[in-house]
Amino acid sequence: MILTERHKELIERIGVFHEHKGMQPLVGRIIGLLLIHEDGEVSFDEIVEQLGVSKSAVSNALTFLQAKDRCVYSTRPGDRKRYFALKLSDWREDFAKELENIAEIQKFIDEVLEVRTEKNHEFNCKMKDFSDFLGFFKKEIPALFERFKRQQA
Amino acid sequence: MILTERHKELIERIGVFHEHKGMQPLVGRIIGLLLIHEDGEVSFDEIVEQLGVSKSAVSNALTFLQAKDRCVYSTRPGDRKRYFALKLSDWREDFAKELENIAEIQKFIDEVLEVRTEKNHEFNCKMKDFSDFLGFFKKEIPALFERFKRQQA
DNA sequence: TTTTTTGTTCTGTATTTGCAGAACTAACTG
DNA sequence: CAGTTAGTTCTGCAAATACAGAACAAAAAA
Repeated sequence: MILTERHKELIERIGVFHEHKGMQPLVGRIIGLLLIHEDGEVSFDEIVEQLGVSKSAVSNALTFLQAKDRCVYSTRPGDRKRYFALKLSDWREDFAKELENIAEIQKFIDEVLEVRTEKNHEFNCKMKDFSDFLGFFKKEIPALFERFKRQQA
Repeated sequence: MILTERHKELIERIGVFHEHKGMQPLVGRIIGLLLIHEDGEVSFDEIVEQLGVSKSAVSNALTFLQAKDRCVYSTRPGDRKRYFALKLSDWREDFAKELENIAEIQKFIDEVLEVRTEKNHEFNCKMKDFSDFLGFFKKEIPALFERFKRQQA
């Protein structure tokens, strides 16, 4: 597949987006390439060529993506190459995990509330309020997916 | 205020949590200290002393937190010190922003769908499905806060 | 006016990151 | 067997990060 300038520019922007989420630059670009590539599956050395980076960097990035369960590879009979693809089918679980993750702060808020004195009552109330919301939010996550399913049908 | 070992350890853990979100180490510790400190407001030099770091590092970290609108300072008559506090009252807006931010990926998904061929139809369908969910999710955010409000009363 | 207080900005540096390139491994090929 | 293919691991380095310490600024205090 030949990438146009538009493709390349979009890959870069997807890369930067993922960098902001804490990933290393190349990991974000690989996600971009795997999203954009018409086959959905891209061989190791096509990643090397399309992105113009070293084999070692690609190897490490793919190891990371597989460890994070965002990526898998398949092989083909009579072909030793590995074809890498995003686990796009898992987007529901992935997104749910992200939501749960941002609600993780609740644990800390609750621990903080345990050690705080009543010296600043208003501050404590706001924290309690926030914690209550986070608890509510976590419970709402499954219902959210169900509502989407129903609304879709 | 004298910090116990438990306080200090909790501050460190809150710091690491925020590091994972992409903040620099000291910024996360300062958030921890401001959460834990019984006054809710902490002076510049108390931050320096409690965390055992340099004035320059604290100055930069507080500038960052204020730029991100996570922190404000107030002053007291006859006292030149600045007392820094988290903008805890804004937790609703902050959390809503975080939710919208993780749904930002939809823009990229849609751009990708525009440039993709129909060569891998299944892949495209999964992406479309994910995009639809993200659109649904964004619309649901305000309702989520409303349901919390009602459920609380 | 000089000194002190309260922070900011500048300069340097140890550490970490992110990658390249080379050496290496494992499996297949001729 | 030697050579090729496909990818991994090791070594090193350039750049970025995160902070310390010193110099600096502004305002109040002496």
